[in-house]
Amino acid sequence: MSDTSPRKTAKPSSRTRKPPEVTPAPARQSRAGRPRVRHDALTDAPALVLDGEVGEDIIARIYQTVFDSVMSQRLTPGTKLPEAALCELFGVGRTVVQKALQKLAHEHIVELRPNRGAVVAMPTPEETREIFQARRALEGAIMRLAVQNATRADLAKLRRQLKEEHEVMHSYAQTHWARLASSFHMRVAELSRNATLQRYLSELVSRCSLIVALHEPAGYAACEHDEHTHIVDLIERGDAEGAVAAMEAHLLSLEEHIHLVSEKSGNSLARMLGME
Amino acid sequence: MSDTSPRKTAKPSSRTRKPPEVTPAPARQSRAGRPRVRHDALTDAPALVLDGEVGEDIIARIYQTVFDSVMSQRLTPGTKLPEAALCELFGVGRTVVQKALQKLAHEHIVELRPNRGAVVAMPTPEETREIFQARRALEGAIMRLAVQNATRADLAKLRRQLKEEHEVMHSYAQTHWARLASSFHMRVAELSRNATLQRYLSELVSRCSLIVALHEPAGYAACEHDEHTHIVDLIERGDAEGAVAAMEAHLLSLEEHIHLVSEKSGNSLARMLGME
DNA sequence: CGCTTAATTATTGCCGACAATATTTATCTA
DNA sequence: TAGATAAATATTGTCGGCAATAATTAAGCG
Repeated sequence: MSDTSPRKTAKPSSRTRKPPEVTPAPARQSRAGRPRVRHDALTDAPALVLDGEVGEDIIARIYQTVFDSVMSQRLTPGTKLPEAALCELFGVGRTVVQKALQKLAHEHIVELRPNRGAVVAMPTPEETREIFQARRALEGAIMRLAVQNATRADLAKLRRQLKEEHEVMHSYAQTHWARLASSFHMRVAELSRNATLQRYLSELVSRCSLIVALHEPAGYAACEHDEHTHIVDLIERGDAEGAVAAMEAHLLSLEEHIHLVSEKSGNSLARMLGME
Repeated sequence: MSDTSPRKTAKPSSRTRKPPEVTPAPARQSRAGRPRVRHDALTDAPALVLDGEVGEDIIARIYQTVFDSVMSQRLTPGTKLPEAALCELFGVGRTVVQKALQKLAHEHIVELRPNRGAVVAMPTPEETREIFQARRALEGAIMRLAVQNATRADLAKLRRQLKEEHEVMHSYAQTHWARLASSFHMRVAELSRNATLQRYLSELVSRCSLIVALHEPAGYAACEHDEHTHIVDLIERGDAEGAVAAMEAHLLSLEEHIHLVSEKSGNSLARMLGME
């Protein structure tokens, strides 16, 4: 029954039945009717351990499922996320779903409107500009630390991963590209050895991917392999300022590309105005 | 079974059983028994508007109360925050308290341990180092934007506020110093005109204040007026790199001071090991 | 026929209750 | 008495239910 075909948001013209644009990536449905096991049952049921483990992790699993769906453009900005639907899909109560949504809201992946529920975030043009600016600034600061801390082994590993990902990129669907291209940036951030800065950057990278999804429904993503390689070269050379500048240029071109696409096809603008 | 009003968490005269070291800064107790007003009552009751507004804002108020208490060292790191106590203090159910705690946890002001409740965060030495490093990196990046964007009016206002705060500092209790000293950094961040970066810095500044509270129970805080003035001078001169360097030195000295105090009095170390 | 207004439905906010886990206290044994 | 074990207590995790608000449909009117 349920296929994974991309479900587009209903056109505003269709006044007939507002189809619940829910169906937020069922992925793997967790055991439909929870067996409501007692605590004595989990001692010897390895199969249930997976389900028992969710006790605290089910929240993380809902979070991750929605997050991944947004990143791979199965959930597009503006899509409503009703609590009841998520409860059914994951077989949990609303408390759990609310906690997952609140975590997503904290990271600005979804927007929580009082009394009106959650929707996938739709950054405005001003927010877009601000997010990219913040990312440039933060990634520059991280780069300085990365250049300072990177070892030879780090760079070798980075090059290896870069090459792998580049090859994988050409064999997978475009919907995975964004995630792969983003991984390079997060790997560079790992070199900073600072989990806090990595967390901030992770949020910004996610939001940038969301913005890309908002403006490029086709799923196009430029191949940035050469620019990435160049940045690694500069890191290896110890040229911090050069690497910072290269990274900034790289990010500026990405943002510029977004704006160009946005202007070329007023489609996204129409969606932004006519949504809801 | 239609009576839904009277039986409530009425005036709890049962303060006889006050178990643990709770008392999380009652501050101003929200109206004891919530009047359970209808929406028609808030139209002409300015006093109640505050209470009627709580529908969604009570969460923010709990958040703010706990936050302020931590910043002013009335709540010290490691203090437990039981849900029941907060429910009594604010006259709300656990759902609301949990949401407030989750928000605080997301910003690392409190730590949420599964099945064990919330405590005011206690950064480890490694986390302390990481937080300060992140703050230096971020504040440097913000400084570059601030220098780029600051107008003459901005700087005049900044100097005025700096002077005011310096004067106020000497007339208020030391517990307010941290908040005042932090305000300068946030005002500089405002010049970047980037709300996202301001939000990140706000979190880091809060965590730094928490760390200070952890290491300096006496509430000592150095007077940083001169260094702040010097930084404003550099901004006004358009010397971005100089301002960045000055800010970094300023923050490094702050961290160094923490470490010195921490070593001098093993008191905090003992507290860290023997807590709980 | 389109627009405003009223009734209906759907969804969220909040709370109390119960179950699961952690913590404390009591009891027992060496 | 000290340590370990078991009962008792306290605290958190999750759920379903009710009330309040929003969204949708129906009715009324120009």
